[in-house]
Amino acid sequence: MKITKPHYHHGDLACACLDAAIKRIARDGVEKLSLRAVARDLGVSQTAPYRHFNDKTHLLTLLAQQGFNLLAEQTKQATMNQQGGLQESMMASGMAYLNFAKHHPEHYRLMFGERLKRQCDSADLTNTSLSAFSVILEQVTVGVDQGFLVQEDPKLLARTLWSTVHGMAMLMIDGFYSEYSDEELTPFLKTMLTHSVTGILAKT
Amino acid sequence: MKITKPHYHHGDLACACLDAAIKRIARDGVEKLSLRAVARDLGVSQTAPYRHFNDKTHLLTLLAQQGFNLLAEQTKQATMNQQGGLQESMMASGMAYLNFAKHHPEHYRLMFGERLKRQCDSADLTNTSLSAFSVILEQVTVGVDQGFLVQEDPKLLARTLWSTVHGMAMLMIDGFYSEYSDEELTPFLKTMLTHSVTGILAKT
DNA sequence: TACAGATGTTTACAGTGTCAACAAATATGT
DNA sequence: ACATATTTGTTGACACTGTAAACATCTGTA
Repeated sequence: MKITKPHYHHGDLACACLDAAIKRIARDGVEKLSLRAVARDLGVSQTAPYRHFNDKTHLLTLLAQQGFNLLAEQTKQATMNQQGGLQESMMASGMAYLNFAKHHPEHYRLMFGERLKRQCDSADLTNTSLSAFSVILEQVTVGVDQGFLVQEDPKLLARTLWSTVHGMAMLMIDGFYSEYSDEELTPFLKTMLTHSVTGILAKT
Repeated sequence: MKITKPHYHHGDLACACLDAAIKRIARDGVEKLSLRAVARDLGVSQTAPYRHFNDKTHLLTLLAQQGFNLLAEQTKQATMNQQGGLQESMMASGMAYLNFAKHHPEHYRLMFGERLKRQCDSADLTNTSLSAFSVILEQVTVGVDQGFLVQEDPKLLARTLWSTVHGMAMLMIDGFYSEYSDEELTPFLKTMLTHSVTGILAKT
């Protein structure tokens, strides 16, 4: 966001490309994104972005990483702001996760999109995504240690939860919950999430 | 699959296109599919497919519908072949669902892919996908009626399960469970699924 | 047999990702 | 300070894509 010189050099083209790209994606979806359009948005030649990104997949990978970092941040934040017990904290981070997906549907889809699974050096991306996953994992680990949750491999339990939340996020984005109004949606998601958490509570 | 005349007319180009396309998708993913490549595979001019499909999205929509029908069939079949109680039958259909995703990962991804959500007259597609969902819904409805499951809106419970299974399918496809060998994977999925079902059992 | 509709082909256009060769701006070492 | 190396941007090109328009051929029916 620093516009200093209207000259030959742009100043921070890499960042500007990422910003412009994510805006286009939010509007039109990932599929329709073209690097040339991004370049046009920035008033720069069509091959200029290639000085900063190896190819289109590279740019998308960076956007996905940004997304995972933001997601991790927001879910972690939600647990910190939470005074209640572990169950409340798990619910809070789950809802924060779903909230992210709700507000950035196309970004979320990009993060799990097919292109990146096939093409990018996915090691980096996988690591970043695991950092988002680790928020859940930490909570579950505590829960198992405290005997609050079922005595089982925390990783498995965390993955179970993650699957549910991810599935809910995807189906929501895909419009399968569209019969719910905005106010109805949150309680609906909360109820579903509660049932999932219930499944891994320690049996008394 | 009927090859009769090596002449001007192909015989059943529409079907042949669908077959060729799904093969390519299984190999290279949806993103890389081009109609022109399909036409080349079939030794036909690049615009010939347009006599049978309005556009690329149309072809993909039909493939997605095929996928949903196949999925519905296989999950239903799994419940029919199942002698045990409701819980066993729910597990069986869930595992059949995951099995479909495992064996047809790219097809599954296509079914929930972004392109179709944005572009096609998705009414038809949504209906087809709901027929796959209805397999779960029926089981859950019975379970609620029998008092075997939590007394709550069956649709909500079914959606909770569907979210979990869908999330598991997606994460599996995306390689997040790749540390498990083929033999380990099934028990792992079964355990996760069990936890999810547990969450909606009637509290005794 | 003539004709109508279905099915394929040729040609063409605009858009894309990306490469190679070149040019301008900036940074760096003396 | 200036010459040079590096970074950054531009121009032009290529191969590929989806798809529209005009034309050709086949096939079933009156």
